[in-house]
Amino acid sequence: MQSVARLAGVSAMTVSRALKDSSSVAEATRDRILTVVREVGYVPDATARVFATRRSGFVAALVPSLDNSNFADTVRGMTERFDAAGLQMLIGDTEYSLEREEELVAAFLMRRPEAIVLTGGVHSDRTRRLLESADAPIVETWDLPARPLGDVVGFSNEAAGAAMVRHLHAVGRRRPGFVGGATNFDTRGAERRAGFKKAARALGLAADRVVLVGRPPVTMDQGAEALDAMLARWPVVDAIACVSDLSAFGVLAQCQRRGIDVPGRIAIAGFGDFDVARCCHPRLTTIAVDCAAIGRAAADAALGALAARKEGRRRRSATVEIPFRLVVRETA
Amino acid sequence: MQSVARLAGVSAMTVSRALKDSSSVAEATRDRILTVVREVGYVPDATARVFATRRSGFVAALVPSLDNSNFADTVRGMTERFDAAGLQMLIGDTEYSLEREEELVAAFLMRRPEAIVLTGGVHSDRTRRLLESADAPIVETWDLPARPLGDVVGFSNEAAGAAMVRHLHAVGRRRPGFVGGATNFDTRGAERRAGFKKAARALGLAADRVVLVGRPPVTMDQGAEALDAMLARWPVVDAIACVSDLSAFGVLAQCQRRGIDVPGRIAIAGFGDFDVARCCHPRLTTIAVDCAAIGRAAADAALGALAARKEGRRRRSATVEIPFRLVVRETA
DNA sequence: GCGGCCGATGGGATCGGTAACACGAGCCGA
DNA sequence: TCGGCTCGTGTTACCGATCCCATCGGCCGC
Repeated sequence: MQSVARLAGVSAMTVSRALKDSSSVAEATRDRILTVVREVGYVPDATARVFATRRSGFVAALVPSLDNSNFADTVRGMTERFDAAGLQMLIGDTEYSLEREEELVAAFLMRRPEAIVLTGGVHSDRTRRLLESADAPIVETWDLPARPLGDVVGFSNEAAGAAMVRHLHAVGRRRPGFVGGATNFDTRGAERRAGFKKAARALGLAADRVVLVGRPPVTMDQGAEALDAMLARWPVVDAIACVSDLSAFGVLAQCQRRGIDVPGRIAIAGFGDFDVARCCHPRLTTIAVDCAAIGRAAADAALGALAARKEGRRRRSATVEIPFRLVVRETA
Repeated sequence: MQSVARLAGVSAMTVSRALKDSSSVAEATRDRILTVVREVGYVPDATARVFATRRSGFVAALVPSLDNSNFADTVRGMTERFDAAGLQMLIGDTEYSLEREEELVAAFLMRRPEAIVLTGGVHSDRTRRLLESADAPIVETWDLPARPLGDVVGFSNEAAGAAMVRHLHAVGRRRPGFVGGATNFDTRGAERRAGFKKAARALGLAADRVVLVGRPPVTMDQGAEALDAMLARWPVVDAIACVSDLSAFGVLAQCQRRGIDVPGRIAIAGFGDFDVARCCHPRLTTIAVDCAAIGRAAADAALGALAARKEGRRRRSATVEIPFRLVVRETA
């Protein structure tokens, strides 16, 4: 910057002002400076800016997986808003692990993010402590946590699980099963399973037909294996609710391979309204959530909190509930 | 840090050393410092460290889409290596747009990344200029560019496209078509299409049966529409090569809906070996690439260049070719 | 004609770590 | 006994922007 200033015959301060367009630079001067900037290919150093302004320009976002169109859509929604606000996203992939989340939070906090967006409402104790002592607005998404750390943008995964069974019941199924991942990782999936069980019992149905296939994320292949395991143990099953559309599609494909009629003999319901659910044959009944809207609302909550801070306003954390909806298609 | 130093009765410098474990701190002193650090919940400021060391600790990585398991795997492979090297990744989603790539490059360069990993070998002029004047090793992936900017880790998409037709020809198909996205965005997809055409002509087959469905990424739904368009225009088509497994799956599902026998009447080949290709029924013939290996090799190339720089060695940029392989399954 | 104000610009301090060097104590071998 | 070495620690300068305040010329109004 000094050298740009020298070349333009002004001080560094004036260059700085010209680059930020803070108007109080004479037009001729500004033009001269911008020409020099372009000629020498000067790119301002964001680090120094952070240092001087005490604003990192970063927002930290943690998702369980990048390779999941639900979370990818949420990230896209966030990017849209944060980009417009001139904030850069630091994206972290927790791989459905609370320890990895803790590591990432610790690493990201060193970068002094201006806001932090998390997925889910369950975190390790150290994560909670770190976040509480961090001086940044926090948003939890994709869930309705019992003890929120700040703002919340999500929905009840338990209610979603319950909605699946109730629909299967409504279309005449009386022996539903559930396919999901191992507990203690994907807590949102675990809540959907809990909702399934509770609602099944409430409807007077058996709630024990549950196949857990291992560490989330549950893949399509694991869905296929899960169908075999389910039928081996409970041959009477007439409907299967799955933790996600991916596993549901695995179940469907395996039914086709085994010549099992869907939905004639077995009905299938998934979660997430992934592309594959909309496109496969027969099309999957599923639960749809507006994932990009979650991202946008989460970003808006964070930006709102930042604006309030800047103006010295007090502001209570809020919860935005994003509705999910049952999409009835051909498999149930 | 000053206050931690005061509380521990040492100088800031000693705290700094204790935190980096640069060994030259007496054990008793270090313990005392670390206790204070834990008690007050001190988190070092990465910005100041960047500033002092002139090393940002960042690596920039640009991918066309996060919601694509191929690129997600590549990112995962990179993360594995960069994490181990203590580097944090700045991930950018170019949305298959060269302009967006340019914006992201400009934004990321302000953060002074220590290395830059790009997807593809086609970039806007300004992007090329920005990157050339940036003082960081550059790696291009997923392609074999004609004019590389630095290291390259990829494969020939043209060869992959050619391999698809040759296989379809080998299993007796003589009237193949191609489904892809509009040109000028997904340049890798366009190269696969070019490879398809070239090889088709070399085999004495018509090469004009091409359906382009619009802006990449091509979705499953668009694959389904593409089948309809293809059959409306060229009812004789007996094989369809697709730019990706997602579109291939769309074609397959639409065939099933229309009662078209696959592979009896129409053979289908995809690209990418996505989960859906491995799991659907019938399973998709496809081209598999070890995407995580691309990520790891790209990170290794970047780290190698950085190491060479540090030791003052000269080092020529290299090209690592990651082999693709045809996976013959049930649809072709 | 002069005080005051405004618009444009410059000067110096500053943000929080770390590199480089300095320094003192204790130890070893000659 | 003393030089030289190692070890542990402190001192100082600095990274590159921006903030705050000072400055200066010119214009306006009284």
